Amino acid sequence: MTTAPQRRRRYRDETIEDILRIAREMMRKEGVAALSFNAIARTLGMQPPSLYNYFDSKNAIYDELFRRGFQDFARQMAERSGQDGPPGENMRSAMETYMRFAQENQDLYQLMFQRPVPDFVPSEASMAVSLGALQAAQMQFVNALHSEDLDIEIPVEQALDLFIAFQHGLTELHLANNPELPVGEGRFGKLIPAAVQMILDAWQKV
Amino acid sequence: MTTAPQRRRRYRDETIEDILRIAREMMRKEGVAALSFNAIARTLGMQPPSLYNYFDSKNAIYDELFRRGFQDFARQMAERSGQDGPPGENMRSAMETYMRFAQENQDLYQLMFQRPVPDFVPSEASMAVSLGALQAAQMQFVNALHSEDLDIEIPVEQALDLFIAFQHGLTELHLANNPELPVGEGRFGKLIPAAVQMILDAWQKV
DNA sequence: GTCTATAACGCGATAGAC
DNA sequence: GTCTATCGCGTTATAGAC
Repeated sequence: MTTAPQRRRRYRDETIEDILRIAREMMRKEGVAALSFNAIARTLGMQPPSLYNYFDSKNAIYDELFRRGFQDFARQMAERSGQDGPPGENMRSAMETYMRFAQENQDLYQLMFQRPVPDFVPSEASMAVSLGALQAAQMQFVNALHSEDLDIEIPVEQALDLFIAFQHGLTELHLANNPELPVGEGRFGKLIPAAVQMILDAWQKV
Repeated sequence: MTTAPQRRRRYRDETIEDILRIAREMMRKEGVAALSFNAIARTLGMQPPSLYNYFDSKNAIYDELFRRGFQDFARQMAERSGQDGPPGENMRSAMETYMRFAQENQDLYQLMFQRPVPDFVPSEASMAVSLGALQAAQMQFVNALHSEDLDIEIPVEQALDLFIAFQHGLTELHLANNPELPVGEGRFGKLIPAAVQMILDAWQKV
């Protein structure tokens, strides 16, 4: 794919990064479940068994990508600090960050939030990372909701779940319909402002 | 799985139904992508190559399930006629029908609305069925929106897409969190009334 | 010890001859 | 319907090279 099919005797960590990079390329081009352990080896100029020096199994590669995906996700959600601003600004920013991560990392997003590989089960360590990241993201959404000074008649957890579902649905449909378009464009990618407005209209103090 | 592993000399159509039934069982138990052509044959008491007398390939089985899935989906959405009622009743009914189909046919739903098998591409005939079904479902949602006599400030197509995204997000998250619970129960499965209320609050005439 | 190779196993989908 | 065979897959065992 990217690396010349010649033998390589480099540093271990670099090889590991190469493997993960090639794996992501393949997942993007052929689909997450179409990742081939053998093909990664061949792309690196190795015989398939040699790849076992770097990863114990094909699922170990999935696992590392899963773990790193949630780390990146948590980092990006955290960097988008909850700056105040006009009504809805904080919600809009949170939704956009979520959708942008999905659009720019469609391979990881599938692996993280869907379950396209039946026999891949994340390791306990990776599951812990993912739970932490999801909780951190949830706090971002809680803050985004609170900062809007809303008047919600239902339990706050339900309001949060409605927000999450709305955002998740927009994201999934954007990826299904216009995966190549950035957030803000495309049939569903452009609807975040309208969704925020709808939430404000429904819940804003009167 | 269900059928005894004995030879069978029955009618062709019955065998085809058996194959599809067994395939659905496997997809439900092991995941859509884990369907095994060989295992279907063995369950039927056949040698794998014999199965080619009924389906040209493994993907042909997927294709038939995909096509039938959209037929059932369209039928169920159509049967839920747009009866009038209290505000929100029609929207609630449409959302529930959609989510119920997904919950009761999780194997088909994955095959139809996600793309868990990278090298399965629906045939043109099946794609036509799916497009027709999706358009019919869309009309149901349009009717549900119109029957509510709403005051929407955005283009009606955008309102429709927001509705679809909301519903899709709730459904996906219900299946991810409480796949065993029927519509109406579970963290997200119980939120349809709240979602409808939110839509009414945002869009209802004042 | 670390990296590589070759050989081989069991499984999958599938094609062809009977 | 069968049996045989091909090919690719993930994986293991084993042995040689740095």
